[in-house]
Amino acid sequence: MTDETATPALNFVQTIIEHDNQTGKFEGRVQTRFPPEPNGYLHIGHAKSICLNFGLAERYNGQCNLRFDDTNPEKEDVEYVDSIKDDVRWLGFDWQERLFFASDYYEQLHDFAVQLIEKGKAYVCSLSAEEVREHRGGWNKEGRNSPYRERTAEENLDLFRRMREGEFDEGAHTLRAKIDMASPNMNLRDPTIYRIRRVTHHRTGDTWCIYPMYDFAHGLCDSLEKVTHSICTLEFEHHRPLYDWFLDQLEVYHPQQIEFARLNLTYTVLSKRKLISLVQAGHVSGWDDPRMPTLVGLRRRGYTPEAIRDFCERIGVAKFNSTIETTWLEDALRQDLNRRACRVLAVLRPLKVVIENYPEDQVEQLEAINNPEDAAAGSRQLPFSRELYIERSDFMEDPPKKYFRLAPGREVRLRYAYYLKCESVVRDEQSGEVIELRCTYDPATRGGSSPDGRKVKGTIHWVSAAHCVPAEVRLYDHLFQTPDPNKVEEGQDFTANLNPHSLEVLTDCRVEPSLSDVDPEQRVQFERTGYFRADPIDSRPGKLVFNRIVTLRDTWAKLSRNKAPKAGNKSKGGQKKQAK
RNA sequence: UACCCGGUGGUGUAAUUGGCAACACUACGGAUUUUGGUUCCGUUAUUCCAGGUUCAAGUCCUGGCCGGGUAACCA
Repeated sequence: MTDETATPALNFVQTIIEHDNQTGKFEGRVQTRFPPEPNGYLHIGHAKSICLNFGLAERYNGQCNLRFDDTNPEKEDVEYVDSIKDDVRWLGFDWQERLFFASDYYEQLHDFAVQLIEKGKAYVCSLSAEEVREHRGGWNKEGRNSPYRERTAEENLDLFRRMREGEFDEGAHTLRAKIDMASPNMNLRDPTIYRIRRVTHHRTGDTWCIYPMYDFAHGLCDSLEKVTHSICTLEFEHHRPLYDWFLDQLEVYHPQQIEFARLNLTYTVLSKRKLISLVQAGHVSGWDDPRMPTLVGLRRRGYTPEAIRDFCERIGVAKFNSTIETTWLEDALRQDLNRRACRVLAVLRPLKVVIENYPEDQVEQLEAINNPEDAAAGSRQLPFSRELYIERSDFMEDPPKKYFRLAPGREVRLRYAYYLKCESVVRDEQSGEVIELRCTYDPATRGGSSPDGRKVKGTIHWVSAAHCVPAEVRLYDHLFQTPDPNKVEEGQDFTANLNPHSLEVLTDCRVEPSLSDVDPEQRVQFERTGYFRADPIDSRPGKLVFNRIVTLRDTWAKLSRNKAPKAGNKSKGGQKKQAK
């Protein structure tokens, strides 16, 4: 069990926990919780929080609860509860029997509210929402006390009882904490703790018409669950005094709230509101569109839970508001799949090759290694014949320097097969476009090396025309074309930065026969191209559809892109380098 | 405008809590390679600024600058 030899380098939350464990603050216990509101789909930012909370529990032999913060029935729904549970499970975390809902505690929360009233720390306010806002004041304007602030405990108790019993209309009254209308912290200016909402709750139905507010409910739920470290994002920092206030006034078990910076990623958006608008405006096909940063989207795209967890581990946890480059996510995926994915040959943009000196009816089976990173993955047979398809981009009539692939008169190696030489090209009579290559092979090079030891720099992939299987391939790119989609010109919104090429569908691809019944759960590497998986929804035997999860690193593409502006002066404006 | 929180290479996170600024990713250069993949090697910082305390400051103090957050009967 010596996986980590060097100093583990604790993040600041771990530092706090270890300190607490040393001082015995929570008797060495670690109890966390992941508290989503069931009003939307989880995204990669939530994954950071999930990994943090469950990860901490795991690391310190504690427990992490899954608790739905369902205190606002207007926005919440079981649909979201189910998808969130599914996502957390998919990521690989287990809350065992500890699935909770804030609504499980409604009765207890109500009793806490009653106690607060009895202690003279809460009152029923009959101001309208607008009046409350007006009374609250502003940043440099003190608030004014509500005229209802001094109601007696008896009166408040009676009113609150009648609120619960449904005697009043929505908005007629609220229960407010009695704190300090002059506080520089707006959250302490007599915050609302209960409001009347005549809405059916997805779990409690119509048994309640008053619902607790987040600030009141959250800390008390944490307390009831004996949470030790209540981890939330930075924007709740100003809520901590209020979190502490309720716990102190009620003299109950007191967890510690700790805030961390939420995740930001380049080339995407992670706000629930923006994600919803992308779905509603039809910019994506749905929450599970493979370009979406949602967990369902990443999952459909083909990201593995292992890669996402590794990513969350690598980005660390801090209080500094940072933006992580998406390449980190891609890199985590590449690292995972390089190790695990079987290699296959697939041609995305086919160009026909006829090997003139190869016997007309001959078919050979050639051995191909499944995964050079994993000997246990074994090998398979690839059918080879006179007519093949190769990648269009692997042939150029007039190749630039350092192009190692096929060109008239040049020789390349066909992976696992033979050396192939291009003798001539066949053109479409109308367009002049190259539609076929006439080639010859060297029978002495079977397996890919020559007895005379001559060097062939390039190796290209191929499929046998008679044996390959047609497929559709969906190439995904960043949803946005700018690193920070929120940066827009006056009068525009973030959708102005959408990448028009974020999805390219190729309908005429050819893949090797072993893929004809591929399991969508299996990720494969199309050699020299990228990592792919069959789309779990649209793909089926006979009509294969593959999603590109991520490309392979492509130094040639990078090379030709960087050299282009210098060498050829007819490049179109060049890729603008990212501004600093 | 008030309050709160932050500021370490292109990016993110460290720094034994006052002791020679480290690790990872990217970028660039090179080696290996039957994937232009993988792997390996190399290159990039007066720690936001200015003062102060100290033998010694990224760490402590003072002032400034910059960034983020906050005024829902949302979470």
